[in-house]
Amino acid sequence: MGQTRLRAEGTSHHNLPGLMGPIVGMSPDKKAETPGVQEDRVGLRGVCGGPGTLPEAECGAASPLATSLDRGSGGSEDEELTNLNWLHENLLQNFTLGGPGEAGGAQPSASPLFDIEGDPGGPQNASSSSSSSSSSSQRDSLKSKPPLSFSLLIYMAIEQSPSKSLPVKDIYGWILQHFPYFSSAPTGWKNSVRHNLSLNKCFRKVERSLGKVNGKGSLWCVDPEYRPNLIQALKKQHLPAVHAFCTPPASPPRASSPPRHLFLQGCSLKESDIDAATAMMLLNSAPGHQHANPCDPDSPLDLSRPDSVLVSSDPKQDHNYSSMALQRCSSRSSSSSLSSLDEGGPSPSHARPRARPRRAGSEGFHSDEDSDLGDERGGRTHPQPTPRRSSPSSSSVKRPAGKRARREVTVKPELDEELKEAAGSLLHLAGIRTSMELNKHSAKSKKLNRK
DNA sequence: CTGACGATAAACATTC
DNA sequence: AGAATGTTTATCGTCA
Repeated sequence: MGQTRLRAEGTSHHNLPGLMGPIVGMSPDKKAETPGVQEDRVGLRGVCGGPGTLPEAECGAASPLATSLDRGSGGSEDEELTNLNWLHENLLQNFTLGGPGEAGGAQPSASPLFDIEGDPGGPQNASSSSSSSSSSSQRDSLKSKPPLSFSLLIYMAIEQSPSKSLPVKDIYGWILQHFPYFSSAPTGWKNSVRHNLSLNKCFRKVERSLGKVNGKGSLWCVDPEYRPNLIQALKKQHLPAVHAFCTPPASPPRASSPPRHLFLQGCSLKESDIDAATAMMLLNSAPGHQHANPCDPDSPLDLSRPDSVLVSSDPKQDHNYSSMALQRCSSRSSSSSLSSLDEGGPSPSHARPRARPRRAGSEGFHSDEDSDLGDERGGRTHPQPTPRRSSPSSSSVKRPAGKRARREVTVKPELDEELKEAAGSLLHLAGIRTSMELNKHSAKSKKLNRK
């Protein structure tokens, strides 16, 4: 069996990842998967609840997102929205989207973001203010492939959920909801999502016995051990992106790219936003928040208790995206940082029952466990045991020796530092600019340049 | 050129 | 039985 289904999924040949626009040619019809999910979750549903969702779902957020999505029908050719477009739009919108949810409930309709941008108007204004000419391309961006790896998308989806865990279905939903591109893309992406979940050590599967009614499959959460890594990756990914935006990339985004002023404007905004977003996550990952993490052994998630699951209600939490071009460099650089962060980190292998002989490949944040699992398989056809380019030595270290429970509590210096930055970012978001932040930015710039 | 990494495809197994 | 899930293997494209 599977035959037919698979066939349907696999029709597309390799398209340039990330660059290609939606392959609409592919008949979505065959994809049994997409439609269902899609319908289900339009409007934030995916994250908020619904059949397969957790009780947690308190989202609510009537999503401004919905609107944004809707208006994304356009579709001119100019595909390739530049990263900036994409980021600009999605980021802004997502930030706004917050949710009425809880958190202070009164999430100012006009997120701080807009203040920063000097446009209190809201998403609409924000984008329109950027440049009318870019509006069409922005719409396109909604249909373009997100410049983030699946790992990060998944991460964001999970992190955004109140319980910090989601079933694949909801992950699909979140992605569809935030990235309409996938609704028209060949269903292969779902396969990719699953593939990532399975392969990426950053994600862990948790049985959803409690609270969860029926439902196939389990919930997936971010492995606390790797969260810092993800955050780091995300963060790093963003910064360079900002840079790129500020400094006209050499090979960039072609002519259709938005007006330069947009970039510049985004510069001040982006970085801070991004940092802020990251900060949210950082904060979430802070000790205080971890208790809610279903993956955290120390804090078993009780899905039946909403309050227990609710970790961060801050609507603005994630939703930060970055540019793809930088993705690579970031992921790469992140790998180094990841490893460092990871260091001493427990190895998921313990937590994960299944032996995951992951190849180094698709999972960006694997810290090389390969070595630990013994490489019994030595790796398939792929020759090398994947010596992580970044810290070969540290890589082998990764495997923590013990149970994963431990460590998350102790915030490493780096994290601590990040938390500080995060705080700064938050202040910034609140409209309070600190000198430290300024310094931070310049420092980061330097850092990045060095890389 | 090579290695790392991410994406995608595909086959297959398991569970609901 | 069929669909959703989950796992694993393989290949390709991009980038440093």
